[in-house]
Amino acid sequence: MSALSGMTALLSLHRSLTLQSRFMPVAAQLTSTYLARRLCSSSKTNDDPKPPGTENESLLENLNLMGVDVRKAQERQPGVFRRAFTNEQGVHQFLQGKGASRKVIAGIISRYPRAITRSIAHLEQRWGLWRKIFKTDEEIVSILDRSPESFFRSSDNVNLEKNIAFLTSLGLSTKDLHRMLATAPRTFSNSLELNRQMVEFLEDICSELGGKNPPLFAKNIISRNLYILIKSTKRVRTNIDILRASLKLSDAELLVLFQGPGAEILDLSNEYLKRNLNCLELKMVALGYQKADMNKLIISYPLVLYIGPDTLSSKLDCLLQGGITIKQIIEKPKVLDYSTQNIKGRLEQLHKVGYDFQRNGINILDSSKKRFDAKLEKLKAFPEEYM
DNA sequence: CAAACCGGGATCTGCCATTTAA
DNA sequence: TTAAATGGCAGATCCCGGTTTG
Repeated sequence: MSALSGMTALLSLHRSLTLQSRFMPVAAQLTSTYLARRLCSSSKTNDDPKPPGTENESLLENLNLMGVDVRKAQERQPGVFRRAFTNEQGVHQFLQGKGASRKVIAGIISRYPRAITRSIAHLEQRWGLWRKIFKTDEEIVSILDRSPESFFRSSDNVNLEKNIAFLTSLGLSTKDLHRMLATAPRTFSNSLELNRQMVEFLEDICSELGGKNPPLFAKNIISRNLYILIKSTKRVRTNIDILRASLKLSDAELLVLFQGPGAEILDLSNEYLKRNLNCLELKMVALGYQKADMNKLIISYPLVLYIGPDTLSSKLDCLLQGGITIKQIIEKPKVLDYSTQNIKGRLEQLHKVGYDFQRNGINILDSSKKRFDAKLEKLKAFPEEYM
C-alpha cells in the first residue's frame, strides 16, 4: 500500500485507479468488493461500530483525485460517506468508458454522490435501458452532466423498464419518448405507479368533461407537454380548476383547450398561474377591454399566461406605443411570442418605412428574422405599396 | 407567389420533505 | 435508527421555417 500511495501523487488519475483496481479485477469487484472492504475494515477495528480508518480515507482520497467537490458531496448525501463500501472507482471507469470527461464525472459525483453506490452490472443494465431510447452514449452523458439525479436517484431498473413499456403503450411516438427522456428525464425515474396516476388522472378529466377518448386525450396532453409527468396531479388539477373557473367555457371547449395549446400551461405553478391571470385581467381592464376579450386571448393563445407580469406588461405597452391595438393583438396573439426587444426593433424599422399596421395587419411581426428582413427590403424598395 | 398557419426546437434542475427499506 | 428511495416544488420564452392556403 505504501508504494502505491507514494506513486499516486505522480500518476495520472486514470493510471492510479487502474493500478489500485489491480488488487481486484473489475469483474470480481462487482460482487466481491463489498465483502472485501467489510473484511478489511472489520479486521482492523474489530468492534468499533463506525470504523473511521482506511476505508473512508481511501474514499476521500479517490474522490479528491477525481476532482470531486467532496465538501459539497458530503453536505448533500452524508450517508454515502458512512458506508462500508462504495464503488467510486467502478463508477468512474464505467462513465469514462461511456465517454464522460473527468470534469463531467466529477460534476456528477459532486452533485449526486449516491451514484458511487451503484454496481457496474447495475449501471450497465440501466445504461442499456436508456439506450433503448437514445441512439448514442454521448446523448446520455450530456443528460447525466445536466441532471445526474435523474439517472441515479432510483436503483430500480425493473421499474424503469416498466415505465418505458408503459409510456410506449400510451401511444407516444419514439420521437416523443426521446424528447421526454432528453428534456424531462425524471419522468423515467418516477415510480410506474406515479406515472400511471397522472395518466389516469388526465383520463378522468377527459371523462368528466364528456370526452369520448380519454387515452387519446391523455396522450395529446403529454406529447404537448412533456413535463406534465414530473408534476403532481394536485398541481395540474388545481390549474385545471383555476382555468375552468376563470374562463367559464363549455366542457367541449375545455376539452379542446386542454389537449390543444392549453396543455402547455397546465404545469405552471398554481400561484404563478393565478397571478398571471389576475395581472392580465387588470391590464386588460385598464386598457378598456372586457374579461371576454381576455378569455378570447387566452383560448387562442394560452401561452400568454406563461409570460411573467412585468414582461407581459412592457411587451403590451411596447406594441401599443407602436400603434398597434389590443384588438389586433387578440386577433394575432403570436406576436407575443417575440421578445420585447425584438418587437421594439421591428416596430422602429417599420415606422421608418411608413408601414401602416391598420391597413396591413401585424402578422409581419410574427416571422423569423430572415423572413422579416426580406420583407423589409421589399418595403424599402416599393414603399408606395404599403403607404 | 406571398401570407398565414402551425408546430417544433432549445430546455428543466437541484434542493427539501416524506415514506420506505434494511 | 439510518440511509435509500421517492415525491414535490419553484422558476417563468423566444425564435424558426415547413406546409397549407388563398
